[in-house]
Amino acid sequence: MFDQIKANIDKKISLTEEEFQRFSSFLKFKKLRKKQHLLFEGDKCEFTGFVNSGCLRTYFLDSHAKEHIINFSFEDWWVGDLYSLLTGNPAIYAIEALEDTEVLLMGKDDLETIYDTIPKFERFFRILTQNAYIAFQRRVMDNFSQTAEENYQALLKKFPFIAQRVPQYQIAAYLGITPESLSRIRKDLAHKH
Amino acid sequence: MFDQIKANIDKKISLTEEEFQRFSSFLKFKKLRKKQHLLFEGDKCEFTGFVNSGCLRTYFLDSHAKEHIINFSFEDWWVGDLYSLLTGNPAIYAIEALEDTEVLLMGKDDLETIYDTIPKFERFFRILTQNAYIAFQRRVMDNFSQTAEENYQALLKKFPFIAQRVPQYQIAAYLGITPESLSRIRKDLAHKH
DNA sequence: AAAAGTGATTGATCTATGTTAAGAAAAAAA
DNA sequence: TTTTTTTCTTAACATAGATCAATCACTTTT
Repeated sequence: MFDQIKANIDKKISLTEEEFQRFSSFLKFKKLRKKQHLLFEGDKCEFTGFVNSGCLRTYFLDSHAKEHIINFSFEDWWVGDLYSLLTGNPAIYAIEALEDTEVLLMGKDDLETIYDTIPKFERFFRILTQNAYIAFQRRVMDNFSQTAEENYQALLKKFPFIAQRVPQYQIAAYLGITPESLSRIRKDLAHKH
Repeated sequence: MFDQIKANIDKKISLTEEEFQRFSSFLKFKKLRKKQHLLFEGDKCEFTGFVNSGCLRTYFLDSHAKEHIINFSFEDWWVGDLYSLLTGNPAIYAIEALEDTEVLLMGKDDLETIYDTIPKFERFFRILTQNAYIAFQRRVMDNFSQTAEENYQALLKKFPFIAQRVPQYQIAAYLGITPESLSRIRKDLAHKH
């Protein structure tokens, strides 16, 4: 059960068996059915999650009640609302399973304990956050400077399986366009080949 | 010279005099004239910077050679290209002074040394990055869900002095619109009052 | 002061994407 | 298999913001 998360952590820091034991003893396993929420907007996010299998989306509703998807979290990714976790304020995002999904959750207080007792994790989550930040910046840069069509193609290239696993209107919500527009873009692309 | 940065760090962690001494001994002071670059796109970013006074912009050129401003860094802010700093790859952003500016720079290798000898800084930069990430997410959320006019008003509210310190076409580049559009928005707003 | 440069405004027109509304297709439920 | 629900497509029209081009208002430089 912990093999995947161990491999994920090992990529950035090296731990003794004992340290990993200590870390994993705090993890809580959770199964979600498709469409079930891991977090609702407005609730306090008290955890950081690791996706063992399945897929989730992190999204929010804008002032016109339209959904925007911040990102998809597939297996081997970390998931959570960092804003809520750090500030203790109600979550600005909701997190929902797009498939039956298995996650490992680390409670906020437990994480603090780990930071204090195994400082290497301070480094691990610093690097994790920095990478997430960088990836997000990249995504936004692209969004700013490319057309919706280019963004769609880039997404397909990055996640070749996404069209099979995520409905098209969710992909549209991720790209920041309407399902109708995405449909037109796909039609255009099909034409070009 | 180090009063400001000390106060800034003290907000998040507590250090002994000796620890801060050790930290500040690595800092390098640098003066920039208006329009001078702190970092060029393509160069390696080997530092993290703290703005003592003045103002910088972090920007990039998109595939159509148009400039997009990621953010402005006023006094008491941290500045740098995290992507380049962490990966060692050439910078994707350029950083330029919009006014005569004074910064304190911490070299990449020195920072690693500090992480190893004063682990509290590991925490400091973790929190700093997390906050930057959160703020950036917020900005992008707003950009996604608000009109250009709403975004402009929100910016004025957040930085009431910005219209006096930053040329209008730079503000447009930050908002992701053309200077012409911003000019029209301002005209509309003036009309409404 | 005149000239040159930089930044801001305005108008006319264009374009990508949104909106609304209707069906078609596919998937899930019965 | 039939029915119901969900997802995707298509078409007509609307709109925010872009583009192009000209002019205006400052500021520097000469």
